[in-house]
Amino acid sequence: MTDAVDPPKARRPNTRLEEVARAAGVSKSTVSRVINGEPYVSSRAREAVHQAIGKLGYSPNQAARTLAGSRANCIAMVVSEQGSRVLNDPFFAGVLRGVHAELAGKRVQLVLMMSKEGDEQDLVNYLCGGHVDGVLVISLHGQDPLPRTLADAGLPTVVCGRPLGAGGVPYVDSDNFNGAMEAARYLVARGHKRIGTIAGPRDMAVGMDRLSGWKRGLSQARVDTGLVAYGDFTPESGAAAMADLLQQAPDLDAVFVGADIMALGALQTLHAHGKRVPDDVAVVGFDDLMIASTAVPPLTTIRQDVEQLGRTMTWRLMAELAGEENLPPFLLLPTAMVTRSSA
Amino acid sequence: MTDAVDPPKARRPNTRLEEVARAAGVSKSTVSRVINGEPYVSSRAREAVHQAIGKLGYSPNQAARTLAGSRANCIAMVVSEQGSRVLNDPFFAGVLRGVHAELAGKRVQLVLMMSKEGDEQDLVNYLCGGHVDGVLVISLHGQDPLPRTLADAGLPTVVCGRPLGAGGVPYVDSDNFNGAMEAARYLVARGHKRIGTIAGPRDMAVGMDRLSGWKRGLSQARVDTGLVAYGDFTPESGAAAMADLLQQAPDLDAVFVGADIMALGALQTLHAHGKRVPDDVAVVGFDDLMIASTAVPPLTTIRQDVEQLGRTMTWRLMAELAGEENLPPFLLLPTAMVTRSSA
DNA sequence: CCAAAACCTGGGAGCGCTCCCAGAACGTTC
DNA sequence: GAACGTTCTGGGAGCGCTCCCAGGTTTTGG
Repeated sequence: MTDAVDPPKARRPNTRLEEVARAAGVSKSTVSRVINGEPYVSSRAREAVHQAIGKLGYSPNQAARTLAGSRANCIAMVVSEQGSRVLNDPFFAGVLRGVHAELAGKRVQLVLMMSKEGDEQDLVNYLCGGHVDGVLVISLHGQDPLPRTLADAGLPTVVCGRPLGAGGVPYVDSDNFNGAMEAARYLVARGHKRIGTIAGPRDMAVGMDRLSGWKRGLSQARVDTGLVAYGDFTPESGAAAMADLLQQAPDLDAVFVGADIMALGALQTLHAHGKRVPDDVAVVGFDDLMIASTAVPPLTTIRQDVEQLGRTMTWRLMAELAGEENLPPFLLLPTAMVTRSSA
Repeated sequence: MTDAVDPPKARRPNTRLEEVARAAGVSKSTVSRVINGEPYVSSRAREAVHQAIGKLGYSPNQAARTLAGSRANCIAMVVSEQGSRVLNDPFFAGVLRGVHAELAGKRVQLVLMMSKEGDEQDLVNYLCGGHVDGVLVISLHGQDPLPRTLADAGLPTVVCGRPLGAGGVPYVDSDNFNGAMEAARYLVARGHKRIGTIAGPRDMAVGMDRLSGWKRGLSQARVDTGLVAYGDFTPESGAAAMADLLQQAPDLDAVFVGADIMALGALQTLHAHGKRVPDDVAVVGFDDLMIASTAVPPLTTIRQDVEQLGRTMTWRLMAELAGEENLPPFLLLPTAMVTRSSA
């Protein structure tokens, strides 16, 4: 479809608020009120302004708005560089999509920043310098001081995933504990007796929460929780951890892997050892990435809604910016079990 | 320093240019010159200014710079919404990482926008409204008029992937043609006789270029190029296309899949039909996503460097913004064959 | 019927920076 | 020493908007 977006307007002569005012036969102030949806504007004036805006293709100059007003109309999404490597990419893209979906219609821009080694001070200066109204932090290695610093500086901040070192900073996370517990219970209910787990790094809350949930699920059923190996959210580490587990307990008959991406590696190791999945060893993952359904065999896993994670973070931040009070200090999103063939 | 009670959520006591000037004992103008690296500043003054900046933790107000100056110090990355669904996420994240890497150290912000259905005019108004100095477009469905519109409006624009409907707009792409040709030649060299392909959608250059390259590779070796099925860059479509191919030619002994993500689906179908890979049917993918190495069996594929794609786009845009002339109208990045077990 | 309250409107002072211009301080050359 | 660069410096006029204030017009209430 060749949907014609309007004729290109010359770039230099930018229509200004004043021209809209003249065209609509009102004052600058009134135009400003209309644009900002303020009350106390007659419907006649409002109508005239809207028409003028449409005709002139007016788009307010953000820089001027920011400078004159007290808001930047802009929020930042900060991703730690380690994060961008460690974190599996689909996660990031999903969150981003959610953030954008939630921002739709709001006149708020999203600027993206990645913290770099040694750059932290610049980043903090920038963020606290009034260029943004709030920050969404996607921080992964647990003890990142950034959220704390920003929050202490009075900048509204929401973190993605429970921060280990920033108590008191609002965060949004999937309910990793209960999700993992459900996985454990499922395996127990299916009659598995010797159940191991491949957990994420000890310095990430997501890894620890899933480990805790798994332990709780097993111990409630009086199943041994000693069979633990660790990975770092890469397929390779998953493969190595699986080998480790197999050595610890050759009679292992099920494994809960704290991330699909590691489960892929685990599947390879299992295959290499001649173990059939799920007949010899059942496998349950976590995340429900696209690849979970195309794994061989398709992976039973705990789904987390990453897009919803992004949406919720944004909602929480925008609510705070709107001055809402008594907002929840954290939000946990439910997970859901997705049963395929691997367990 | 008056240590009065700092009222919460009071206006940010932002250090301004003027304060730096006072602290350094020079004028605003001189501080501005130092910040912008202009000549005609004595080293004594420059030194004093740098010290003052460091001591006060000064960070220039971008809004004011934009408003006063002619540049926005900001570039936009526009992703079409369809794109965010169609395009596999790792691709997007990789490009983004490259963009950021290339921007490091430059005082340029990156704002992210997604075009939404019906939103096009707003988007164009915003982008052409002087809020950004240039645009990186990640557009997927071929005939997107956006790049053309932006370029016609005089806004420096670089597109990711050869645009079908925007001749003349600078773009950066992987060398899909030669990559696919290499895959075809490889299969021929390995003695395969009956070679099919699963191509991407006909309205995307990436799909067509890979198809063309494959055809060229086969026809040079006088192998039949009639065995073609189409998918849409999802695993499901890959699985369906593979089934189609198998029906067309039960004696097929190799297939080039125009995207790893579709290859995953193809692998499933092959498995379901009892075909061994690579013994019965060899499979070569394209992209070399992380999942290629964890597929069963690990996928032989053509690697494209998505991060480099992002870097190159950004470099091209920044060069244009810097006023460089006679820049190449397009840039093709080389691909590389990665041999694993599937072929 | 008049005062108070609720609505609507326009004027104008900045927000913090860049950039132009005028001029000072220093050579250099005839 | 006059006449010119060349290097450096400060002053000040905006950039396009928001927000405060003062003043008009209507509605409400006693």
